[in-house]
Amino acid sequence: MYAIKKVEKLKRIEVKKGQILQRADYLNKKVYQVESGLLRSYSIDENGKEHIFMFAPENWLIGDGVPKDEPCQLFIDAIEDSVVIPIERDSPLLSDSKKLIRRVEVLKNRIIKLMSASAIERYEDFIETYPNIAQRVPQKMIASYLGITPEALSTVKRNRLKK
Amino acid sequence: MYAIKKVEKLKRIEVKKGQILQRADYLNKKVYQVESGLLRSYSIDENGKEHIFMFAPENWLIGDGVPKDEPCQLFIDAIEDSVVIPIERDSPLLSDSKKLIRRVEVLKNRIIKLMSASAIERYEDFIETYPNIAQRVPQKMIASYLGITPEALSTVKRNRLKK
DNA sequence: TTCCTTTATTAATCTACATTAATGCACAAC
DNA sequence: GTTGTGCATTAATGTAGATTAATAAAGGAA
Repeated sequence: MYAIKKVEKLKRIEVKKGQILQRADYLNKKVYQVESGLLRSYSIDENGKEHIFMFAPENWLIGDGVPKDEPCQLFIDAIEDSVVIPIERDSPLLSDSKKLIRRVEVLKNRIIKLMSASAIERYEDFIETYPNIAQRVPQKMIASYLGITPEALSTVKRNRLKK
Repeated sequence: MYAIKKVEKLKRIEVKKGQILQRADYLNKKVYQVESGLLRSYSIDENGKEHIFMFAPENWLIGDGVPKDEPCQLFIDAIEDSVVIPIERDSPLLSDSKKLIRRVEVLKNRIIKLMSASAIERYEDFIETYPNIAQRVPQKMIASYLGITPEALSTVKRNRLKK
């Protein structure tokens, strides 16, 4: 079986905390299956501000969605020491349409919430949906994922306690 | 071939402007290939406000991303008189992973822009990326897609001209 | 340990966008 | 024709969250 042959060839690489796996504006024909640890992908806007697109803990897949001959839009780096398996973008391992449909679903929810929910609501939704991740990343990264500043997140949490 | 047999069975349905094809909270095992016309999908938040998730002109596919046994999250209706082809969610016609990857890419860009760009920038990006759609929908729907109010879009456009 | 850099919090001020409300316009129903 | 009914625009006011800045705590490197 083709898929099995591929699997046999896969090899792990270690990524130290802070190490960058992918840079925006560069080509990268790979995506990464996370074996252990935690990574993030993010964009940097024209003001130099980071916006976290997603977190990837164990068993998640992280990479850029661009056609494989175009430069990446996202940076990827490790939030914790991690082990990942690089996979070629055109690998049949990635043609699992069920997983892709689920990913579309997740992104859809994120868009709807960005448009219709306040920062507080998005924060509560995040820690409820990803409690495991919320405990492992610094506040400023949660803020970056939510689309607000760390200062705003601080006051959001404070106001939440007052109730 | 299975896929061909399926194609033979497909039938068109006409959808009048304003007609609703799908309601949130109801089951719907279908998605819709647009033959002609223009449709939109949108959510309605707890304050009754609509948030347009996507527009679908000719040759686009529109539907909900949820697993097919779960109730939908989105409403779908026709902005213009349209003709669509209903397709079962589990049809092999939808297992085209290239198309799915492209959709992930589009959603990724939308999220990044929602997080990092101002209303003006998102507006300019929208009319540049979808000039054809921008001409066919009322301002308030563009505003709803951008995540702002029609009033804010009005002032955005006015300020744009001043420059 | 000390020093240094990063992170979290708080407060004061600022601004983009929301809300509310009023006006004019287009278009469909009668 | 007249009377809606919905849409676009403008202006006045309100507010969520950004910005700036100061402080304190936490973690890393030497």
